[in-house]
Amino acid sequence: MSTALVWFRRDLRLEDQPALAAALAAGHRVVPVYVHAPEEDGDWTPGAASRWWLHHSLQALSGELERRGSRLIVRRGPTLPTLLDLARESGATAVHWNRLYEPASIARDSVVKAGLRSAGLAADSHNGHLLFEPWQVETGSGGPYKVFTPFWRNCAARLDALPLPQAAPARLAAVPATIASTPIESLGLLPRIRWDDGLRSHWSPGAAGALRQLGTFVDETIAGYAKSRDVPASPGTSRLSPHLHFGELSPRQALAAARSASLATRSGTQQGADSFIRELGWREFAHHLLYHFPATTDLPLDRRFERLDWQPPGEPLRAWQQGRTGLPIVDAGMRELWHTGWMHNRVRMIVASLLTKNLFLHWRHGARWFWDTLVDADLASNTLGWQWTAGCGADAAPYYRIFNPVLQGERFDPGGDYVRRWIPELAHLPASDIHAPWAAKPAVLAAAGVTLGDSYPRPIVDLKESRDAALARFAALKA
DNA sequence: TGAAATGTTGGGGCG
DNA sequence: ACGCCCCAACATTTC
Repeated sequence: MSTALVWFRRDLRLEDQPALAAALAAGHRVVPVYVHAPEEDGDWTPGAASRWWLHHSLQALSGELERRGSRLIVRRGPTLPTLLDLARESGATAVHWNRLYEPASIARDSVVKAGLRSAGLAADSHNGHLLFEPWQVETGSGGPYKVFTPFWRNCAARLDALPLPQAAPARLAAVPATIASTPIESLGLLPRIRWDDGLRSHWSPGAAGALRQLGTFVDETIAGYAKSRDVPASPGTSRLSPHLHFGELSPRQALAAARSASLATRSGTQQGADSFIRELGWREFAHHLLYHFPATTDLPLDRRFERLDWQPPGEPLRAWQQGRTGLPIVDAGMRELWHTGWMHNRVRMIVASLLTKNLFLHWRHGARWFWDTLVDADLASNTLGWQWTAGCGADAAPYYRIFNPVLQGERFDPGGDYVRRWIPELAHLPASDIHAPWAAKPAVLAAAGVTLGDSYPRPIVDLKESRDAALARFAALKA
């Protein structure tokens, strides 16, 4: 019987796993491999929150494999020599993996593929990470879409033709005991100081946790998703982003679950499912854009924006990062991020707008902070999101779309519950004042135990003044 | 996936 | 009864 390596990367699941399925379909005995090589990620090595997640996800995958009679072989990189070593040790004649689309991944993978083949091994990559390959979705005149709506119209018409998710194999062949594996603990993915309590209490990394979350989402949340996904105080989002990022769940699995939920009769389910599937579309769009425009991790897609003279980073950036801007909904979001490794999407837009359009700091500072702190940090989605906010990306928010954190707070957190949860020092303010404490009457502040400038900061920026200044600078770009 | 400024309309108070 | 003003509510335009 022949042997194949299945090289796991960010597809840490056994269900709907095209690389694994292809190796098994070819009749190979499978040796599952994870190669730890962060230096091959270029400028975008995973941050501490992502590494925490990866540690637990690898452990989960390892357990899943052991329950099926196999085990995960973990090695340190560099990747190509490591895979060649493993092929020699195991007698493997083929290597299978699922494609990734970050610039550094593509560069590394093409070197790996060529190296494996020139060593006489079969090397095959598969699509397990996206609904559609970036080169499969083109405008009528050829070339990539830069606007979401026509992009998604094109994709949506083809959803029916997608393959259905495949079940996980029930059993796998044992991996010979002679093949050594590095303990996952030795990869140094966990933080040295224990700051991860918040993460542990909010998340269950691994495919089992992903499926549980998907089940909860389609059973309980999806019916109200269209509206409640905009309310940061309510558990109205899918919370699937980190699971999708690490491939503990495939987008096809998420799509299939949403579509079968929408067959149910509960009111709102259809609309909620459509709305969620559209979000999967944004995930696709982000990956396709990064594939076609790999420089956009650092440079604006719309090159006119290179001429902006952003403020140099300094104390305002630190205040933003640490959640002490004096603007409650912004600070609540930044503290949610720090404590849980995640931030509600509505609030991500609000804090991003403040950074780029009121503080006038380069979107890269925000992108980098999110990259380092989010458990769902994803180069494609992060790049799209920040360029969208700054107005320099594909299908971008127009430069004059500037969020007012007070109005956004009043509209999407009308009771102030989200602010109260993350800013306990404001917890006793009434809803009518909680989003603009600086405008509250002294007696109200006193009764709530708030001393501006002491127990909670005054705003670090004048919203109206900075808005007008930003508008002027952006308008000058157009000329 | 915006906000603010400006324009329009219509009800009600008032002389 | 009528014109006038005020202003909220809503719509449109502009940045």
